[in-house]
Amino acid sequence: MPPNIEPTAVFKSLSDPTRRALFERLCLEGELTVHALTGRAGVSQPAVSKHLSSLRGAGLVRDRREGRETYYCAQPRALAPMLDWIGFYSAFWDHRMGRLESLLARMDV
Amino acid sequence: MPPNIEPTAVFKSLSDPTRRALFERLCLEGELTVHALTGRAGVSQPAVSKHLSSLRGAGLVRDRREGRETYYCAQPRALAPMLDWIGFYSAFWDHRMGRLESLLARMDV
DNA sequence: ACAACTCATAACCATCTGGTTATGGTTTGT
DNA sequence: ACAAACCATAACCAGATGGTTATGAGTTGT
Repeated sequence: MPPNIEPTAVFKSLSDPTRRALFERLCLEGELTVHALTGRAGVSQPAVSKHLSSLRGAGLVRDRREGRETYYCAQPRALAPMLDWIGFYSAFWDHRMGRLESLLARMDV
Repeated sequence: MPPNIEPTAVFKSLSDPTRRALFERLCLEGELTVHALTGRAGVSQPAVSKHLSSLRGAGLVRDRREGRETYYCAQPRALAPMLDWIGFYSAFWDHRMGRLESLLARMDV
C-alpha cells in the first residue's frame, strides 16, 4: 500500500537551503541556541527564528527554553514520512535500478 | 565529506502534492501523455504542463515527443542528490537511532 | 482542406514565502 | 535597579508560486 503519512511538510521545510543548513548544523553539532545558529546563518535573527518555527512545524526540530535562551535540537524521526514515501516508490524503481543496492550504497557511509 | 550535489531542486519539486502525485503516477504506470496525466490531476492541462516543466527542471522526469503527444516518464536517478543528503546525515543519526536498521526497515517493502 | 486534438506558452491574479527593521517580553549580569 | 542580552512576534515588502483562461503551433483524422 502507498505511504500513509503526508510528507509534504517535511519536503517543503527541507527545500529551503537556509533551513536545511540549520537542520544540518543541529544534526552535526547537537543542541544549539538561536544565537549560536544565527552566527553562521547568513540571515538576521528573526529570519532564523522563523525558519526554526517552520522546522518545528514539520516536527524536524524540538525546542527547549532555558532562561533567556532557547535550545533547538534535530528530530530525525520526523523524516519518517519522507522515508516512507521514498521507500514505497523505490519498490517500483528497483527493477530498473538493481534492487535496493544502489540505494543502500548511497545510504551507507 | 558532506554531499556534493545541491538537492534543493529535488526537495522543492517534490514538496508540492500535485507535482508529487504526477511523479507517483509516472512511477507506478510508466510512460504517460500529458492528456492522460491531466485526467486525474484535479487541475487544468496548462497547470499539469507547468508542473511537468518543474519536474523536468529537477531532472525527475524526461519527455519524449511523438506526433502531437508528449510522453513523460519518471527518472528516479534524479533523486540521488536527495538520497546523498539523507545518507550523509544519517551517519550522525545512526548512533541515536540504532544504525541503519530503522532506516532500512522503512526503505524495504 | 479543414475540423479536432494535443500541448506549451502567455497573460493575469491571489496567495505564499523569505527577507528586512522595529519592538517588546523575559532573563542575566553589574 | 538597570543596562544588556536573547528571542519571538509584528509589520512590511519584493519576488516566487500555483492556479486560471486564452491562444497559437503542430499533428491527425475525415
